[in-house]
Amino acid sequence: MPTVYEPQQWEEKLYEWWESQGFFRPEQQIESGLADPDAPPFVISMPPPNVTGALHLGHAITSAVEDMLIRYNRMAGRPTLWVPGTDHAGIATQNVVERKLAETDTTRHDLGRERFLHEVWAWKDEYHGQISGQQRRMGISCDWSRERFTLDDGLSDAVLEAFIRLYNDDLIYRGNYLVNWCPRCESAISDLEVEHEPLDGKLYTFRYPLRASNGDASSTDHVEVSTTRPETILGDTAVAVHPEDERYAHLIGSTALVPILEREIPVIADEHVDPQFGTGALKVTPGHDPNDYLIGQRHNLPFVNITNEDATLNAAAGPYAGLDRFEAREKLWQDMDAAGLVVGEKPHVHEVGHCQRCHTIVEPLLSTQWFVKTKPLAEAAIAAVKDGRIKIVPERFERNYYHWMENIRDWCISRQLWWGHRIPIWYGPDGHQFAAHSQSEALEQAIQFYGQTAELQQDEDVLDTWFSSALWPFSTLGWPQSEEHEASNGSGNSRASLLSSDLARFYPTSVLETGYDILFFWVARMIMMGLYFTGKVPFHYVYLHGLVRAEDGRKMSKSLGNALDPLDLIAAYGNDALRFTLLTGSTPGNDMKLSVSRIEANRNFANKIWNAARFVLMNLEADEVSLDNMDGPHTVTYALPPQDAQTLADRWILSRLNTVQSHVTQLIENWQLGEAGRQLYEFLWSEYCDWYIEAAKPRLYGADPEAAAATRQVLAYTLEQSLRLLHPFMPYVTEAIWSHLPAVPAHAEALMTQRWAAPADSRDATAEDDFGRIQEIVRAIRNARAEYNVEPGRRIAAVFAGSGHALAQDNLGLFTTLARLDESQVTVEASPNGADSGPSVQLSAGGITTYLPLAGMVDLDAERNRLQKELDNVDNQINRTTGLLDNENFIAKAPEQVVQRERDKLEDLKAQRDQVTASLEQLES
RNA sequence: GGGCGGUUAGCUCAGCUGGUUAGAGCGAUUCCCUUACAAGGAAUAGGCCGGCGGUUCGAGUCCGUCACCGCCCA
Repeated sequence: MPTVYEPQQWEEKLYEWWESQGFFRPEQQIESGLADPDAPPFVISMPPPNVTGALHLGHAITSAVEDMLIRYNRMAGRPTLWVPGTDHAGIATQNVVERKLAETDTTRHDLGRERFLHEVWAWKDEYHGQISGQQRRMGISCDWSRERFTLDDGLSDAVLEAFIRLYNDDLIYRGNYLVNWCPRCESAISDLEVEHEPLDGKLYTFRYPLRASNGDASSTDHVEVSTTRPETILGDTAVAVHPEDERYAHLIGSTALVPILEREIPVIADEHVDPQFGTGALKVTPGHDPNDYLIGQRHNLPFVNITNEDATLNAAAGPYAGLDRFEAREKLWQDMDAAGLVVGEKPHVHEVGHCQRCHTIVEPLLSTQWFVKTKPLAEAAIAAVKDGRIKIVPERFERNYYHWMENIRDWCISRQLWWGHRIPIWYGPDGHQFAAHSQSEALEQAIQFYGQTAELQQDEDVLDTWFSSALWPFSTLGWPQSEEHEASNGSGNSRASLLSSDLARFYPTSVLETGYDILFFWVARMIMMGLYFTGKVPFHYVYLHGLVRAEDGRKMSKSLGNALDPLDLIAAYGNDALRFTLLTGSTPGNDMKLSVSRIEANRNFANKIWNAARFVLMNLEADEVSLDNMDGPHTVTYALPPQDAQTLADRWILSRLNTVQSHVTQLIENWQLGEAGRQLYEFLWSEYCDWYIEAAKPRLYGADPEAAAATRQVLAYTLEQSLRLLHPFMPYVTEAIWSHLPAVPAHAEALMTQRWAAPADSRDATAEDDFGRIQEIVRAIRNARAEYNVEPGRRIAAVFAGSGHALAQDNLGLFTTLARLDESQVTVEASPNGADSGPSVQLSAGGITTYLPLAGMVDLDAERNRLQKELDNVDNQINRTTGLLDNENFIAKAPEQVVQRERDKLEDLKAQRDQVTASLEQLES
């Protein structure tokens, strides 16, 4: 083994091997005996990346978390399926292809629908290849044989079926409503696809001219009104005031004149008007404002549309027709100024909707679109979370979910795009709608309906890309075909049909893991659709990870130039380092700032493990250890030496291993993946490497061959067990080390198909306690050595004394090695006044007084100070503990365990105080 | 306007249902190329856990409130 772990040497090779062995497939897992065929399967539907372009760190964290869960569950012996795929990403992909065409001054209209789609498919093919290549570099152990694409045949069938069922169930309808219109995409978009951002605009105030009543010269000939969008004045169909606003009560029922156009509109009263805002009078534009739209409905106002689909004004805008909406704003305002209608304008920050995909300012527009009636679907979706059939992690997001679901509005699903699932509606000559899976099916319906054949026209629009995504967990598993298959098979619970259908075997899926930013876009809609079409929740858990941000806390983006490419990071630091950083760097639902120094540290961690393994394997003799079958081919393990051959250090590390094993398992089951990873890091680096391996060395190289053999066994066993625990977090370096283990039988070649170590929880409290004391003493000696500038290589004398001296007696080897003592000059004495060989440093730690006769080096004043400080510290603690124990309430109310712990502590502290005091006295004498 | 999150060491962050003297990585200081690892080892310094109030025998952890930062929804 080389001295440095080089990820590049391993990663691609190992991945190809894993994949070629079929380890990612549940069928193979069962066949090989790893998975229990009767265990509930563990299933994840991968959030399908958009085929727009390369993957980013959001995908990297998704991959890291999901692969971790998959690997853990696979090792735990459950049939495990991870379904990969990609999303056609309607608007997003059409946009990138249009941008590419624009480089040669071509528009999609120049090409026509068919040729344009050809271009997009070419793009898809190219990027799909790139994306799956990148996913392989991310090391994801998904079942590639089940890979899907939202526009492939099976999924397109699912979309047709879903649309038609919803349509026939009256949950999809078409109508002319006010929608969010993106003039750049020239398409409707849903509420969710509008991003609201504060914009520095202006509040324009002007005089709305009023027609004098009874020909009488009325006292007021106008009312002042404010707006942020003056051009919409051209579409006004009323002026509204609050019904209880006394200032304007007399105006209600009178007539106003739209400036410039001089169209007559009523002055109405409506509760919606906020008398505090602006002048308290509101212009009403039902055709271009959602609130005004509602007012228009309440008062039966006309709905005037003044803009075209590209946001230029139309004929209804009179003299302004043809101008862009923002040019018209300027021009109209100037004209109104000239007409003496302008009161003034002032800076005003207001929220403006932008298109999520192209950032163009959205225009509310009256348009005929298709909608999903969401209320009934949402009710079932709320219930599924309320009654716990679905649990969201972290739990607090359930509130967001409820809030959104309870206030849900109908979902606009039609898009005026070419790239996507075409709406399966055909119109007859009279406009009658036929919902069908195909043109011929529509024609059959038409013949039946009209009694004769008819000319049919398919709807030009395509569906929102999230419509197909909403079906993902079950469409990827074969719905609706396999559902029909089940039905035709009779009961559907026959053994044969269970084995034959992915839907029956793997649905509902186990957990849906994704970023919290698409909780509404995707997760909520999958729940609605899953419940509606399958009658079951699509997944039992929703695990939401946070967003990966740049080191400065800003969102990573190409335009800011602060985006890190996960593939670059993998190339530089290795896959394990990146994924371990992503897994341990944050808690669920919280954003993380990705720091390169952290990745570097985790690269070092992988290297540390590698070198620990090198050390163990260098010392291991293949013929004395073997990975033997314990309970089957996936649970091979190295044998441990008999209990009576185990030293304190052995018992300590084995106890710690057991504890960590059970903690890590519990933490993972509890979705605390980061904490699980951190505990493994601490255990392996700080305990196994820094203490156990160091403690093992003297026995390993000592004169007793049996002791050396026993030590080798414990070293190997602990390493091997730790590799299992670490594998889901760092699959490559652990698998690479595994491949170096000696005496591995052929059927246990792959760590990734080894069984997760069952938590044994056989903690050896005495060993942990005793070894902890030894660590304390060693640290104290090392500290003293450093303080007195003892040359690191120099071995020094020491005397261990006091009540706990037996521990020193039994473990002298540990002290001489770990604290660099001179074996021939170490003595152990029962009485605490052992050192009369001149001035010495006296350390009270671990229940033992340690004397270091550092001849000629001891600075009496410094020692006195040090001991006095220690005494103060001990006294402080004694005071605190005594105070606690003197408190009757504490004794009465705290759990017995806690009280006892304090009592024990007080005793230890008192003993330590005696030691320190004795040392001080000795110093004075 | 409603809701959520954050505020812990110089920096980036852990700290699960309240219970030893609050931890890690990076950075800093001192020393060491000791036969696994310098991508390493040893030691050290550094924190009224945002402020105030409360509950409790006991609060970084629970409750209230305020401040600042960020996000979501309207």
